Amino acid sequence: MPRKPKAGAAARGAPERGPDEGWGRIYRVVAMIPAGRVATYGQIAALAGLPRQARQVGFALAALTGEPAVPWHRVINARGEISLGADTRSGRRQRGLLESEGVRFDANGRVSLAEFGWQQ
DNA sequence: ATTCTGACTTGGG
DNA sequence: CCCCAAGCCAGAA
Repeated sequence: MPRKPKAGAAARGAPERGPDEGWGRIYRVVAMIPAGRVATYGQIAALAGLPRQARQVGFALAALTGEPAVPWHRVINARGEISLGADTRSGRRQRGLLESEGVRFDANGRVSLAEFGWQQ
């Protein structure tokens, strides 16, 4: 079984991305957010052990393209507002999903983090 | 290999 | 309340 090896391409210092590394870690934390509650990007990053990577959380969620196992709609920005435009399809869907879980939005389109924030 | 782009946060003025 | 700059990572072209 001379396999014509490539000199161990994967044996190099290639960091095997497991479910507990990278974005998998983020998805895991987002999945813990209880229904009817919201968390901020920064909060997710911190809980995932990725301080200062709030931005990365947003990118991670944007990359998942619609995985039902991840309640991405429960993640909003620190201002208590949905980061997707209220005029975008996804934005409206996010708001709709949250409202269906009991989350209330004020006239400003903002959510009270003090009231609906997860673990505050 | 390099460059660009994104669902953000925080601190200061 | 608004605006600006820096810190951060992964994937596509």
